[in-house]
Formats: sequence, structure tokens, C-alpha cells
Amino acid sequence: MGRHSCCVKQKLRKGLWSPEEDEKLFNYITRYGVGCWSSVPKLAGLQRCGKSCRLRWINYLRPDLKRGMFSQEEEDLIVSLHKVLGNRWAQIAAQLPGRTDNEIKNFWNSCLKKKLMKQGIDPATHQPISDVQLIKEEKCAENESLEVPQLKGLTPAVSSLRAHEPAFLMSDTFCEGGGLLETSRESAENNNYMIRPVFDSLPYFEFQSGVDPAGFNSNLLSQYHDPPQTIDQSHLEMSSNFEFSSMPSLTNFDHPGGTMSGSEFSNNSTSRMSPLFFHEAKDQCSTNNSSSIGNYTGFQMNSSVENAAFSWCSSENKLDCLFQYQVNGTGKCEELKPQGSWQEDQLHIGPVNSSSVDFGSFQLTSLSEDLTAANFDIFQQM
DNA sequence: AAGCTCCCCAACCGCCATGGA
DNA sequence: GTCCATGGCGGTTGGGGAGCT
Repeated sequence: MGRHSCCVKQKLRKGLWSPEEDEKLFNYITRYGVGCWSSVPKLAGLQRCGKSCRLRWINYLRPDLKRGMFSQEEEDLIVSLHKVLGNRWAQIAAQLPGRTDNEIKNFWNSCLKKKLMKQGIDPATHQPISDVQLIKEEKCAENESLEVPQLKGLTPAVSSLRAHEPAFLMSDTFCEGGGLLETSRESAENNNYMIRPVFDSLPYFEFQSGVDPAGFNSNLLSQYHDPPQTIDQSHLEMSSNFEFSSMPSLTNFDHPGGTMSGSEFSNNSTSRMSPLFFHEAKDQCSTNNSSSIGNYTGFQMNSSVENAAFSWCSSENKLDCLFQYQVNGTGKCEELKPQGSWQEDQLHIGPVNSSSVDFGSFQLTSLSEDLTAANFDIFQQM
């Protein structure tokens, strides 16, 4: 018997999320934080499985998500990282703040792969297609000599295609194994000696430092942006400390098995605001020119979001969060939120509780007078 | 306008790792 | 050591919008 999904077993709702469901989930997470995902749907009043809720939160509702097109810089970074990491989307995503593994995976499959192929680069190996094709054709020839009948399934039209197909299409569509329309994965499996990343046994990399202000890890790129064809694996294997540690992981919001309280949650997610707040902020900004910062009009919020400064950028019709902080009993500023922004149509619901946050393990490391230029490193662990 | 095809991307599936009982 | 619940991840699917005929 095949394994049933949790949704099937519990006769839960599947498919696209409605705005009402989003609202319920967002309200719940905002208020109580993420403790145990399996209990979230019940407590939030959703007919979904916990997994589904988790995914929806991580891929869509999370406040720090970037929206919109990938920049050229991000694109280059993804390609470089893929060259090193292969399809380890979660690890790639960890180097692109605000992007999810799913988003990057989709972007890769729908755009980047094609782009690379057009450039004559095999997306699986990052080698020139001519080289890859040469190897593949050699293997094809080998197999054909051994298993000629495999080609019998090809229609005349397809057979003629074989002769005229550009190399990069040939490599993905036809060739060996007798499959007429081999998927790239099947093809990859059959040709594992070709599609394997430059090196594969890569449990961890060191990301201890080198995170530039844009959030990218320059260490990784300087090391691997244009990596040599061979990399000394022994170096990697012997470095037991290698880990992705300095970047805000996409799963930093998850506290597996933990008991993250609502206030703790707000440490990570205070960037959500209610539409009411949004309009309030917008109005305040548009009428208050006394604290302009460049193109912005700054102000201090004292209503639904406390201890935070936002600014309304009228030219872009968006609200920017300059920072949010927490001052403890000693007056020490213990947290700053990274700069972010919200388009009006991205706003959802829910008050934000930013009080009594325990920021024990995080420390503000820099603060500029010019808030728009401030470079905050809130995830630098003490 | 209707039908068809393509393709993007949100969401699901299933496997694996981990941790607690 | 085993079982079970849970979370994380990569691969895959299919709904639906866009573009074309």
C-alpha cells in the first residue's frame, strides 16, 4: 500500500490557499509564534495539515520575503552557487536573504536553465555543452552498439529530429536508455558521470564571515565564484566546522520542537503591519516633512507598531522600515530590524507585539546616524 | 470569441534526519 | 535499539494565466 499524505489521512483541505486561510494563519503565527507546526492548523482554525501551514508561512506569508524579479546580482549568485552546491536549494536560498528555496528552484527550472543552455552551458554540469555532448554522444554510441533495438520506438519524425536537433536539445531530450522523451532528471540519472556537480560530497561550507551589506556571503563567492575545475575535496571533508552559520537561514523562524512564544516570535517578524497602520504611516509621512532623510520622510511610530521608524516613499508608493529596536532595562538597544519595505498590496493583517522580547543571543553591531544607510547585522550571534 | 498550447509557480509528495518516549 | 512524530528538503505536479491560432 502506498503511503498516504497527511492531508488525505485527515481529510484536510488541499490546494491553493484562500485569503481567509492566509489571514487565519498569519494572525495565529503573529500572535503566538511558531511552536509545533502540527498543532498550528487546529489552533488557528484551519483545515490544513501542519506541513502545509509551514510551507505557506515559509514560502508566502513570512514577513521578510522579497517579492518580484530576481536581480542580475541574485541571478549570478544562484548560478555560481549552483555550480558549487548543485540542487541544494535550501543552501542556495540561505545565501539569498528573502528568497525561498522553492522560489529559487522554480526560477532555476523555468529561467536559468534555459538561459544557460542558450549560452551553450550545460546547466547540470556548468560545462560547455559541446564538451558534455561529446561525452554523451560517446556514451550513446557505446549503448547503441550494445542495445540497438532501443531506438526502435522512435517514430520517423523523431528519428529525423535526432539528426537535426541542436546539441543542447539533444542532450536533454534524446539519446540513451530507450526513452523517447527522457526528462533531464532521468537523463541525469542515466548519465550520472556527467551531471554530477563539480564535486558532490559537500556537507558544509564555512560562512563564518564575509557577509556583505547586501546580505551576500562574499566568502563563498570569492572562493567559488569562478572555481577551478577541480576542488580539493579533502580540504572540505577534513573541516568539521564547516557550516552555514552567519546568514539568517530561511528556517530561522522555525523552532523545531521549541516553545517559541509570541513575543519571541516578534523578534523575527515585527515587520508585519496591519493595513490600518499602513495608512496611518502613509498619512503621517505625507504630512510630516520635519525629519526628511533624503527622499524619505521619517517618523516614529507609537501606535500599532512600537519602537520602530518607518518612512513613506511616495515615489515608489511603499512604506520602508528603517529600523525597529528594543530597549531593555539598562537602556541598551538590543535589536534592530533590517531595512525592509512593503507595498500597499502586500500588507495583510494582524497587530504586532514587540514588547518583552528576549534578544539574548543577538546584538546590534552597528548603527549609523543616517538610518537609511545603516548597516545592521542583527543576526551576528554573540 | 473559442479553443489550444505553453509555461510559471504554488503546493504537494515522499523520503530522510532528528529527537523524544 | 525501536517506534513514532515532526520538520526539512528536493523532486514533481497541475491549476491557471498568457499568448497564439
